[in-house]
Amino acid sequence: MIDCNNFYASCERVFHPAWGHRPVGVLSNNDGCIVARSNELKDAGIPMGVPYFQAKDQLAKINAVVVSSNYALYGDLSARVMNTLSQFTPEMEVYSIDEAWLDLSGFNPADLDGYGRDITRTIKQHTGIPVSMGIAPTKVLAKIANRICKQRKIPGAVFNLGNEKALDEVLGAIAVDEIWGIGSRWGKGLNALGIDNARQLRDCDTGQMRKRFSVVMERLILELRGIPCLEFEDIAPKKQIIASRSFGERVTELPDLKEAVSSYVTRAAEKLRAQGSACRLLQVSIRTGRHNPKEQFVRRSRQIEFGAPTADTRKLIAAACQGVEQMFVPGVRYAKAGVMLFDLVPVDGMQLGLFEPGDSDKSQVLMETVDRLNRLYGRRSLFFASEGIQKRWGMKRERMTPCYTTHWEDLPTVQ
DNA sequence: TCTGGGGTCCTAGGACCC
DNA sequence: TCTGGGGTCCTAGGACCC
Repeated sequence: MIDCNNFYASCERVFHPAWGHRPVGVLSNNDGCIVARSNELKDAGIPMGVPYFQAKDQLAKINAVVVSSNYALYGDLSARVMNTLSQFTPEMEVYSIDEAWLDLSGFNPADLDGYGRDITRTIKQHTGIPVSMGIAPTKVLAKIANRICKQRKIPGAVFNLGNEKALDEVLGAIAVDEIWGIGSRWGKGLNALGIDNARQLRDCDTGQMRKRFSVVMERLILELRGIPCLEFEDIAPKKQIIASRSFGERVTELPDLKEAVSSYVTRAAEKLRAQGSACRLLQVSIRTGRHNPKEQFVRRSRQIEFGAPTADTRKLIAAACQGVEQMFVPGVRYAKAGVMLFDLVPVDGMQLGLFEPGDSDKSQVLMETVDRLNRLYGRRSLFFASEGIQKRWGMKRERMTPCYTTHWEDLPTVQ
């Protein structure tokens, strides 16, 4: 398992050497929460996920750099990291924007550490992003190895748990809720049973734990014992596609709400077509803010079924807007809307209904053309009128850095 | 005043079938 | 008083991940 250290913060740092060792924090959409922290920011005690307005004073005090998230930049650097990585092994599973699994089973165990150090060094050299690598016989153990690599700041950034002689001690130092697959709920449940660290969990009776929790827990315990239960996975098409956003400011007018939802539908439909699918079911939802106790929490959703699967943005927008009209209540301050596409089927070999026509050839050609032009000339070069132009509800990103690697006009200049 | 977004898998229970 | 057994499919909700 290889992952990028403090990925978003590291991406920003690549293009700002002048920041030196100042702490770096990256904000979520709408500049809401801290979602990525450099080591300096972690050391300063700023917790993950803390609302920005709550941490603002402390951040200023430690002279931290705080930026809005710049997904164009992170997505592009991620692709470069993964591309470099893929040159080292044919068997690779991209697990998230900043993580990948490598299958090194064909390699000579004695060479693994050195090969690992080659990999981490090359990634750093090619992309400027620091990475860490954990090697072990199973995914769960490799995650633990990766964590130890970071905790101990191992030179070369590779830690191989397969070579570890004092395995019991190492696992004994890992708290259960640090294990990949154990969240806070299960962590508390395990603590209540007197199980506090990875070694204790490994030595539990699998049958009992399965009964108490689920088969997921049983597999996790077996993985801790070095018995692989989690496969290497192929890139499968998504089973559901979501596009949702909080608004930059509260929305109270129906036209604005429909505009926002149309934009989200457009984005979801792009993803849908990109994986060669069509959908049979769309769900649209709207809600108010969750954190104001004086304001009533309102949340509504509507599902719209299509007689035949569709990937036509126009049909999807029409359906979603109809749903919004049915749900809209005047006087409510909406904070967020979202669109989900379910019941996805591959477009090739699609079963069409007897009476409902599917997407026409014309429709498919039109959508392909829209997608191609937007790929070529940048997102939203061509868009649907119902998405609106002003976007009063648009995302707040007050501290965004330039898209150094994806927009020509943002290309850095060297003097 | 201001609190992110996008996913997966598993289980239990109900509906329905023979 | 007593009211079968076994299977599938679907959905809602809970747990987890980054």
